[in-house]
Order: sequence, then C-alpha cells, then structure tokens
Amino acid sequence: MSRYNFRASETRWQRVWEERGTFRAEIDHARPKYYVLEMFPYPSGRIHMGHVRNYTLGDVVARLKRGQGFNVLHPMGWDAFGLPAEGAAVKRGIHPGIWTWGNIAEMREQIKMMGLSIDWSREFATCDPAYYRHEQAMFVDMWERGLVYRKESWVNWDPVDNTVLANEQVIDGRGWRSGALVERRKLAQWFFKITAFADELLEAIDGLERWPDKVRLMQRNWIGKSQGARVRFAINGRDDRLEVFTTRPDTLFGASFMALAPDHPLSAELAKNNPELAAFVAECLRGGTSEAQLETAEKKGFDTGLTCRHPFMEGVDLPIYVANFVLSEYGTGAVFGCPAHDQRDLDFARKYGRPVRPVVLPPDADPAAFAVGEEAYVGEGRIFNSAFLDGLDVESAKRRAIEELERLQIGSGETTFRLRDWGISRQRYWGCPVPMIECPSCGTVPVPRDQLPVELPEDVDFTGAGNPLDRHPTWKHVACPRCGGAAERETETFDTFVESSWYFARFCDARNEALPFSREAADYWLPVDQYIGGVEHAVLHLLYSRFYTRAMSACGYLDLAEPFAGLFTQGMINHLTFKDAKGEWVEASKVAKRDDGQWVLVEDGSPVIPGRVEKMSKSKLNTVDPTEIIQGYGADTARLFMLSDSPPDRDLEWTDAGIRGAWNYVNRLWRLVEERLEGLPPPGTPAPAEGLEGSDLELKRQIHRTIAAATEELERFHYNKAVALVREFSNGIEAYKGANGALLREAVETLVRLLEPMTPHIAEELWERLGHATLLAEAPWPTAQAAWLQADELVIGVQVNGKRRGEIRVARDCPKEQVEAAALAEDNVRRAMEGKPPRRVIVVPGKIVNVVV
RNA sequence: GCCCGCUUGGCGGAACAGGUAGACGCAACGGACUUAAAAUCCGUCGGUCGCAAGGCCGUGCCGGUUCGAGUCCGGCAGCGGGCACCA
Repeated sequence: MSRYNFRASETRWQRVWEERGTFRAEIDHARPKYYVLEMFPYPSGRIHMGHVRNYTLGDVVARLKRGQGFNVLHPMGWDAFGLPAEGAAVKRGIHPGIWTWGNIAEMREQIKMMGLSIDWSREFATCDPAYYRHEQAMFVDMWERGLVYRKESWVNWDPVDNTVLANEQVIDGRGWRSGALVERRKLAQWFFKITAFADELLEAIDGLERWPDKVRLMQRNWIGKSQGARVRFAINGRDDRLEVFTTRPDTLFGASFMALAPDHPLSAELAKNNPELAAFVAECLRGGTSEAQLETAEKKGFDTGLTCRHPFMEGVDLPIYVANFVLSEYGTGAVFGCPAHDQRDLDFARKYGRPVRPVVLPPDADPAAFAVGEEAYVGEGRIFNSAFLDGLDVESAKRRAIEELERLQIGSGETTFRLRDWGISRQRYWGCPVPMIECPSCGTVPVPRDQLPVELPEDVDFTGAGNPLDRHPTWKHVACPRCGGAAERETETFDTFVESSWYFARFCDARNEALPFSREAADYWLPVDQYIGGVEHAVLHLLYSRFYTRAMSACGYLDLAEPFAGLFTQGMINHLTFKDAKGEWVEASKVAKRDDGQWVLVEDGSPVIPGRVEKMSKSKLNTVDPTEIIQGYGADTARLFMLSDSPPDRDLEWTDAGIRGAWNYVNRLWRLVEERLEGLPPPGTPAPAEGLEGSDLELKRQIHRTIAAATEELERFHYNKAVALVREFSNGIEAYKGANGALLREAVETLVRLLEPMTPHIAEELWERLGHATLLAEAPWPTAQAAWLQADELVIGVQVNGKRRGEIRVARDCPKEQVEAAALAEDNVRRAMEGKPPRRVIVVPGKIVNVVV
C-alpha cells in the first residue's frame, strides 16, 4: 500500500485545475451566480497565517457553492499602493514599484501553493495604471457631481518629514517616524462627501442581515447620529449670534455658561485684541489630540468677558468662555453648558464657580430637596424649574422646547452626525495621483478624460522627507487643459482606502480597458455574496466601500447601494510567546519542549520562559511561516488545521500538536480509502437503497445524516463542527465490518466529496484512485435522502425530579403512554422513586421523560 | 467613562429554539506490535466515594423562574474588543 505523497499530489492537481480552467468564471445567466471574496492582500512580500486562514475560509465557501451548482466568482488581486513600499525605497534604495511587483510575484507563488479555487485570469494590482486610471476617471465624475470637494481643514503636520500624518500615525503627540512634535495645521485637502450619505448609510445597516451584529453596531456608532436642536443665542453688545448644537434642548433652563472651541471663529476674533486669550488658544491648539492626553486633560476655560442672553429667561445672561474641551469639528463648535445634567459641564462649572441649576427631577425625588453633588444627573425624569416645560418628561420637553425655539425664530430641530467627510489627500508618492490641475486663471480643472491616467513619474528620489511628487523638477508643471496657460498638477495622491473601495467591482470585469467595469458584468456579479476578512476593517474599509458603491451608482456605473450582501469576520491567529532569561523575546519557531516539560532553545538547549498566547506578530517573534508548514505537511494539512477545532470567527491558537493532528488525519484518510479499494465495485455502481439491516443500515444512515449535517454546518460557517462530523463519519466507516461493497463505495465517495472544500488535493487524488475519470472539483455536491435521516429506535433519558436516573430504548413513533410505562418500569428509575407514586410524568417525545414524585 | 462580546474537563471546543453536559480532536496514561524508535492498532480519560452496581458534586460567582437551566431573568466578578471631552 502506498503512502500519500502530498508534494506530488498537490502540484499535480494544482496544474490540472489550472490547465482545465476549472475555476474560470464567465457570465452565465442559466445558473445562479455566487461571488465569494476575501479581503485582498497588501503585497508585503510574504504571506502570513492570517492570509492562510482567510483564503481557506473563502475557498471552502467557493468550492461548496460550486458543488451546489452556483456559477462561482472567486478572484484574487493586490492592494498594492501604500507606505511600506516608500519605506523600502528610503531604506534600501529600491523603487516602490519594483519592490511591490517583486513582492506580488513572490506572494502569488505562495498563495498558489494553497490550492485555492481562484480565477487567476482576473488578477490585478491597484498600483497598475490600468487600474487606477479608472479610479481617476471616477474621481472626476464624482467631482462633477459634487461628491468630491476641496477645503481647508486641520491636519496633523509633521514639521520634520514635511507631511500630513493620519491620526494613527501620531503617537503621544509626536510623529511616529520623525519623533517631532506634531503640529495642527490648516491645509487644503480633497474630500469625499461621505456625509451626504450619512443617513442612508445608517438606515441601510438594518438591511445588512448577513453581517455580524458587532460590525453593524460599530458602524452605527461611527456614523453617530444625534438628534437635537440648533439654538442661536443673542450676544450682548453685538449684532451676531452664537450658534450652538445640543441634544438636550429640554435642559435649556439649566444653562449656566457658554463655551467656544479654541478655533471657533469668534475665539479667533477675540484673541486678536486679547493677548492672554491668544496665548490660551495657542496652548489648546498645541495640545496633542492623542487619546491619552485627552483623557487626562483638565477642563480649562478662558472667560471672554462677553455674555449671551438666555433665549427663554428674561434678564438672565450667560458668560461666554473659550474652553479646551469643545471640538470645532463637531456640531457648531460651540455649546451651552448645563452643569446639572452633563458631567463635563458640571466639572467645568465647579471649577469656575458657575451655578448648578437642576431642571430634570428624578422619579420620586423631592423637588425642594433635590440637588446635584459631584455627579450630574443624566437619567429620565420630570422637568422642573423650567417655566413652560415644567411637568413634561424629557422627550416631550425636547419637542416642546424646539417648538418654542422655532416660534421665536431662534432655533430649530437638527440632526448631527459624528461621521466626517473622508479626507483622501496624502502627501506621498506611492499612491494614485489626484487627477486635478490648479490653474491661476481657471481655478481647479480636472485632467481631461482622454489624458488619463495621470501616471506616477518613475524618476524620483526618495529621501523620506516631504512629498517626492512635489519635489519632482518637471512633473507638476503642465499647461492648463482649459486655457493652455501655465498651471500646476495636484501633487497629492489618494488615501489607499480609495483603491480598496471598488476593487470588488473591478474583479467583475478586470480586463476592461474602456471602463472600470461594464454595467453588464456589475449587474450580473454584484453584490459580493460572501465577503470574508478581519474585523479590523469593520469601520474604515467596510464603510468607505459602502459609500463608494453609492457614489458609483450616482455616477451611473452601476445600480447598487450595498456592495457586500454577506460579511464574515474571522478571528486572529495567536501563538505562544517566549522570552529568555534576560526578558528578551525569543523566536517561537526556534523553541521546543523537552520531555521534562521545560521549554528550551533548540540550538543550544538554553531554557526559555513561555509567556502569554498572543496575536502572531513580528515584534513578538511568534510568527510561523505558512510556506514552511505547507512544504513540510502540505496545503491540505494546513487548511484542515485552520478549519478544525476553533470556530472561524474566534481566535485560533497555533500549536504544533494541532498541525500534527491534521497531518495524522490526512494520512489516516488515505489509508482508509486505500485499504478498502479492492473490495469496491466499479464507479457508477448504484448505491443500495433497500433491504439494509444491522451495520449496513447503520452505515447507510450515517452517510445521509453526515451529508445533511455537514452541509448545514458548512453553510453556517461552523467549519469546526463540519470537520468533527466528517471525522465521526470516518470513524464510522472504519468500524464498518459488513461486506456490502456498493454501500462501502457510497460511504467512501461521500466522505471524499464532503472533504473536497477543506482538503481539495487529497480528495481529488482519492477520487481518482476510486476510479473516476472526471474531476471531483467539478462533481455535484451530494444530497441527503430523507428516508435515511431518522433511526427507528431512540434512546431516551429518564429523570426523576430532574436528575437523570436511567435510559430507555423506544421506537421512534412510540405512543406517549408506552414511553411513560417503559420509563416507570426501568430499574434505576424505580429505585430512585423509592416506592413513591409518580405525582406527575412529563414526556417530551423523542427527548426525555421526567418523573416527579 | 460609555457601548458590545465572552467565561463549559489538562487544552481547543460540542450541546439547533430550556430537555441525556463534555460530540470531535489535542494532550496524558495503560496495553499490543517492534531489537529500538517512529508510525499504527486496542483501551482509559470532569472531580470524588465505592470491589461493583451505583451515589454525590460539577458549565466564573450569588440569587430567581421552571417538572427540568450551560441555555431564560436579576445582580456581581474576571477577561477581551470598540468608541471616547461628540454637546
């Protein structure tokens, strides 16, 4: 008997699938389509275990759906723009493009080792002008439709590197690379008008039924809709008014001060003639925006000396402060403070001696005695101390207050969102150039479509500081497309999230030169039926894509609101970490456990200390290289390990024992089939369908029960349970001692067929060994026959007073009375009843009997 | 601080919608085969008492609902994640 040679088998079947074009997808209106997509990789150079898990999960879906008769689209490509390429250019003097394309070539080979059922003919990289030219064209379309605009906005500016930093790149107020103190600067930036869809993006979340609740909730919070009112306060001694947004118009009678953001226009105006205020404003603006700083920052205010009139209370004036806790970007950049019912306002009021006037009375509180101490009251209650609002509950009072504001024409109901427009300008080289030209006489002019793409110049030097495109001697100098005069090209590039916001649509028609994709292809393939990736993209990428799809629809490229009908977020891969005696991280792959349980460094036997199980990361030296695993054990083993044990949405702990467990099963499967080949009738022999009894009947039932249950678990992403079912089925086949060859063939073929989505190579190999001339990857998925799904005898537990005391065997359709009688007659049950008569007997058909004495 | 999720053997995890807790696997232990090792095969495997039959305890902790709770309800603790001067 031969031993399974995974190396030969895996390369062979990968070649066969490729040569036959087994996984090529074409539009076919005769079949239902199914689009499976995993979040495409950034070409860093090596695949990691997270990729292996991600693509294994996707491949199970793709192969299952293909078996079930769907026309499956399962593509792969490269999210190829990004900062690491520029980092490599600075560090090693390689052009970002060369570095990126080299990495793609390597990673493609690594991914291909996994034996995924991918249509490689649709592969593309987003750094290819053939891709980003369409992005530029769409950008111009969106600009023309008002979905793109340019405006001054505050950014994190690194004064050493001369570049904008994303919030994530500011660590403790300093640039992540230069270490320089980050400044807040106002800069003209390009924006996508995502807020135009804020309400729609929020409402549509309800319809994303096949998305995880967690992600839907995170998006809801991110969009952050608040309903309230805009109130215009009259300023004493001035003609203009101070506009404020509040979600609590019901507490207006509790107002005791006003607060402006440091960069509010009024703050700036007043600071001009007030050096002290100017210094205060500067101090606030300098303060970092990092979370830690905000958390510890003390509430500080500066009294401007100005006052507002209370909108409802004659003769009551409210002092106007500039305060460090007010955000200029949210609402109107100004607030009214109601200390009794807002903790932050209370802290401020206590510090600056402002009155605290409660206006919401908690249920059962005494209006005469109720006072606010160190904690603001934010709960429900009745309004008091509030003239015409007195006696109303909070919600009614909000409505009533808004009515009054509208009647007096000093305010109105308003909805605000936390969501901001998406700033996409990056002062970087390795990204898609913004296809715009600034002309001194014509203003902003888009690059004409026939001149697209605006390609990146090749001859660029990388020093790491500033924007190479801006420093390029000639690239930005162009003639204005409108007037022909001297003009300047935009030297910024897009945020790389723009590329990933529409790549799923490009896969539908990846070779299209004239268009990003044809309407026909998009209409046929989209939306993505099943999208799979890490939860770290729950907000950014998944929200941007939802916006971008709507924007593409607005421009007529397709007619679709939601790009991803189903979303699955996989867990991370964790691994044990190790440190040496000095407390330095030790590479987990160079460590082994001695027989006495001590962990040691393999090369010199020196002891190491195992630490926590943590997410695989380079810094903790606990990564495992997937290619080494695939070369050592085979892709099927690696895939099976990814699917066994841990549910796919939970974190998976990498263990050597686990990979050996998968390896052992692959080999056991091989033996299982090989040892039985001789006794099998030729392929195509009809499966026995009647007259079965004993172990034959048992096996027949297990075949169909396993088909039914495994299919269901596979469809529900319960891959660990599907693996368990299949293993149980293997155990069943191994235990079968009968001689029915046709039945055994049915069992073995079913086993192999069920395993194909998980371990496709060995399944394909065994399918051939079983005498088939056609490919398993093209074979239909088996159907469970209802007749074999139920046993005719059941084992039922019997409880006495809720404690399990025994069990009885009864026929499936045994009437209740007989079940009851059998239960009461059971020895152990009678003993537990201690001769007492049953007071009550509960019979749950097919499940349990409970005798109450 | 606010919001969400999780907590079951030595370990990963099963238990569909309240109905036999611990499927399947890993590890461990005992045995067979073998000169030996690996591989393979057979068996044991929540704790505890018992020769056994079987008993008692057991799903983070406290309480409740129910004939019956890992599952539902209330409270608490621990762990993980998201958001965070958002007015």
